[in-house]
Amino acid sequence: MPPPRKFVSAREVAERAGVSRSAVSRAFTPGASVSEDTRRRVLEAATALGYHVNHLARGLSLKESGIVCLVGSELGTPYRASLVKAMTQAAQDAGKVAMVINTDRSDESVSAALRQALHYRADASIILSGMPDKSITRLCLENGQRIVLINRDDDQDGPLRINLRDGEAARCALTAFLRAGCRRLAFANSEAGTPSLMARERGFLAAAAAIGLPVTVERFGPSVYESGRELARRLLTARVRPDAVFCATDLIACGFLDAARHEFGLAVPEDLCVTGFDDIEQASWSSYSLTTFAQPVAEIAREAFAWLRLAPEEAARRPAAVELEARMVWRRTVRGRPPAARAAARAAVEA
Amino acid sequence: MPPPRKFVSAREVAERAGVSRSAVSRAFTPGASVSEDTRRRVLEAATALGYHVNHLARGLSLKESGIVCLVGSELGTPYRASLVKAMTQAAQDAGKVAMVINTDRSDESVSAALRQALHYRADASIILSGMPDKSITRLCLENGQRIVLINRDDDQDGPLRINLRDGEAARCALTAFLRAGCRRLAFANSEAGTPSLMARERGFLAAAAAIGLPVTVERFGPSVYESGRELARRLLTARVRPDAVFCATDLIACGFLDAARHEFGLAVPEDLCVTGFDDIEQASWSSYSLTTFAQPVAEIAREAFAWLRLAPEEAARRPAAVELEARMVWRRTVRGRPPAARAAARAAVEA
DNA sequence: GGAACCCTTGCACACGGTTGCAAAGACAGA
DNA sequence: TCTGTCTTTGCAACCGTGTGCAAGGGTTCC
Repeated sequence: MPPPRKFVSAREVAERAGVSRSAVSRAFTPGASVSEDTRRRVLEAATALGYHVNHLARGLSLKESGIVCLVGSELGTPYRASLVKAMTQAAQDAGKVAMVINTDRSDESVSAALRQALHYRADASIILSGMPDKSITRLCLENGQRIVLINRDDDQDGPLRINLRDGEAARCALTAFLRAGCRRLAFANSEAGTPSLMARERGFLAAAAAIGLPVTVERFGPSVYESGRELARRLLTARVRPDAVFCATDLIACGFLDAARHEFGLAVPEDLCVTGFDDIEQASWSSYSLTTFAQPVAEIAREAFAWLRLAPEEAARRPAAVELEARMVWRRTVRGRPPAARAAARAAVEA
Repeated sequence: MPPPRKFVSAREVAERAGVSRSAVSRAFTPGASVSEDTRRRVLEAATALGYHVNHLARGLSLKESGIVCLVGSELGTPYRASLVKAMTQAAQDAGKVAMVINTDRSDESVSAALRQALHYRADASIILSGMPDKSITRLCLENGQRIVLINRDDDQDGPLRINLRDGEAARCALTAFLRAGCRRLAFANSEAGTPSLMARERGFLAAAAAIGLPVTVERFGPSVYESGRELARRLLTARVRPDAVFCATDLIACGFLDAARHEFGLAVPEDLCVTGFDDIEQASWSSYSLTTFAQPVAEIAREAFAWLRLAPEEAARRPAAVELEARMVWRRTVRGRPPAARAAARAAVEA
């Protein structure tokens, strides 16, 4: 049943201010042609009546709703939560508002979310996880909806793709492990199989292969803390125990560290070097002091909205892919000193 | 500039299906009077054309946008993130969609967020932190917008207030401390001064006063990990060092534990008992194994949306306040055995 | 004084839906 | 065949806004 809602409309404001309805509309449109006097009178009447421009109606005629859809799964997870926070904040700074849609792991649910975005005529959708069906993506694009893919590494044309240089980070981690004297390498991954996770794994394997070192790869479960523990149990009971482990995410790394220390009594970094990825807040907590690679969430959000600000034809002209660096954050789960001067300066600040 | 967007509208679907525009509308309105035959033809034409009902326009005439506003600060924080996740999920399950608005600490920004909610004719607003101005709240209510306050403990009439029994939890913590043989009590709080934080503090002090024990209260900074560390430095260097500390949130407790163990070399729970509040995921990580009180986020979300489902007059008849229990989660930062059978069973499961 | 110009204002239509109302069609019963 | 009832359908009005267009009024310049 339609609830008895009584919003004050421009007409009532117009009546009270003694002007036409269009004058009210213009008073609220920056740059419109209104005399200072009428604008003042309109604004007065508006605040007196508690008038708020109806953005649904405005979106209807402007064909621009001001809504940006954020779609992703596991939004309670530290990394995702920080991304959501950065994105909603960036949306507000850009004068938009974020609509967030939870998905489960399935691509079907991402498509459903995108359909929801179409329903609300969202100006753009930002996809944090999963991969929508190609047909729905095309539909969105045809309808003039911009799409941003974060860490999706897709080859579709049209969306903006923001990715990290996972491979470079992996090489960087390997270098650190080598300098620490490690030789028995392992990669602890989840079974999620997302593009960025796999890129890290591939990058690490490739870098190790380039210098002729083998890597034990273990994959288990979703990308959560508990998986890290299980991965530790598997890797640390292997016949040759690794002395350096690249964990695909910080959450996995935290679980791995806890199991290594508390279940296996190992000392990190003395017995075992570990790195993670994401630089979630917990990585800096002193129980972990995890050496990791930072997702530049603020920068990701900035890039996304900078692109969204662009006029459509301008955006089409730009390269549709952005690559950002995952800066190494040196802490205390790898032996030795930070490799670069920049990192060293940073570590000094943190210590 | 208005982007050249081309959405397919009901008229085009109508033309293609050879029916009137109203028939299309009815085909998408459950329970409307349409023959099975036309509905099928309409749906066919709709999918062929990629038609999506415009929810902005629908909201305009229905006076029900299907939007629920989630407003709060520190959305990247574990507890808040889990609440956001639960809420967005619950919104979707209720056939609504969540619009999340970031605020800073100020009440002014909460009012701004609420104004945004009015702009989009949100059906409801759920406030996770901060306190909006009374006048804006009234305005929302007058406009038929429902408001839910989470842990705000306000006396305003009209909004639904969902609160936890913080005092009861505090008493429960005290009992556990006493059974562990602790006598030098302390309360570690932030300076945020939110209603729930203060309720916990008051509850703990009152319970201690009832049996004649003094409590050292220390407050510092925002409710973050780093504040917990600083609080530890202050409390653990005091002339009489506390042997039991109730931390106002888990984040504070984690910082406190880390400082106590790593900076002061104390053993928990042998030298010092600690409890937190919220039961964030990290509390269960084995580096902390924090005994704490769980915020029933799923239940909170359920209560909120159950109330929002109600017809307005029905909702007005119900009591406008819900009190939920913060169940104790027994882990390993308090000496001894869990106080109740229920908790014991749970602990057994966890172990 | 008149022409040219600019600023301001109101009218009317468009945006894309929903829905009350009446008409049309189908069908049963007398 | 006529009447009454029920279902389905289209028309038209409405939701609240933005804006092109033309008209009105004031100012400037010749």
